[in-house]
Amino acid sequence: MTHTDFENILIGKGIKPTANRILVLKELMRNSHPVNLADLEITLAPMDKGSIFRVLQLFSEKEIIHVIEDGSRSLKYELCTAEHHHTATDQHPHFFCEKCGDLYCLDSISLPDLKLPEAFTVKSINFMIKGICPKCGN
Amino acid sequence: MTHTDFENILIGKGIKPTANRILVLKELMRNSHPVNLADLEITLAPMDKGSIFRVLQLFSEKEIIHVIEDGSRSLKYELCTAEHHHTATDQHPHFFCEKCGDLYCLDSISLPDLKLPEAFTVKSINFMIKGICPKCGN
DNA sequence: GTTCTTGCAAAATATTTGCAAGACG
DNA sequence: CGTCTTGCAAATATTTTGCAAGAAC
Repeated sequence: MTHTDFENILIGKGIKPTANRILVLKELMRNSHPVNLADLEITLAPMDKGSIFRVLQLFSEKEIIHVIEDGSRSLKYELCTAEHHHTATDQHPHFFCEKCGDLYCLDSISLPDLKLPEAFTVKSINFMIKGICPKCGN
Repeated sequence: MTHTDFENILIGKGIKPTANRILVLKELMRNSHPVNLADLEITLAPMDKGSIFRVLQLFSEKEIIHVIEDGSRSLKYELCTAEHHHTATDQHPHFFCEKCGDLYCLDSISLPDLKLPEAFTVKSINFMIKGICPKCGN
């Protein structure tokens, strides 16, 4: 992917492609796993934590990332899949290991098609399964 | 329910029924909604926040309550249904309104029956749907 | 008396914001 | 210029723990 590709992704979602935003986007793409703010603070050093936070906030509003609450104390961020880029529909369950803290993306399991009363507007879905992962089990 | 009933619920789950624990249990039963620590701190005053926290921690370990992460900044606690008292199976989705902050229990919608690889041990499930509720919508 | 529980106070962890300087156009 | 973005520092919001006193057995 060229620099212009990254810019275009952002522009396509109505986000002005500043240097910081491109760096955050690249870093999120580099990670196959959801990452938290502290992770990004390290890998994106010396970028400022507050700035990273605001970029993530913007990305979340513009729906190019999911915000995942796995019950660890920190929020995790994950890019939406390239094709959909839509928070409410493009989602999969996650498995959080209570022992090692790893977060697994259960990509192969699709979310059920929920029927909520019409008056509810769905913006995002968080389906978190917790327990012990294969590495830690037995 | 008599005082003894509350005691027996706790004893039945291997929890020594101290005064504080009975009070917390009663308060959780009184609430049809999930509540957070700050809520409990008020309704259970003058009980100490740290003590409430430790009771909730114990209840969670013994699986008589669910811990719900709705993306508000605070954890919410909800009693498992009286019949099951088991975290992994006795669960329902929740809807969190991003505008008013209310948390709805979608009791009528059952959780899908997920098939995880056997090596994963499921301890609890958090299914959170977020968006705008009927009160705030339109 | 030994162990468990509680209250108080403070630590720890994350998230979020205020503000002034700088970049952009 | 005027607006948007960034870095730095600090405020917030919760959760979590240390410790000594008290209760339970």
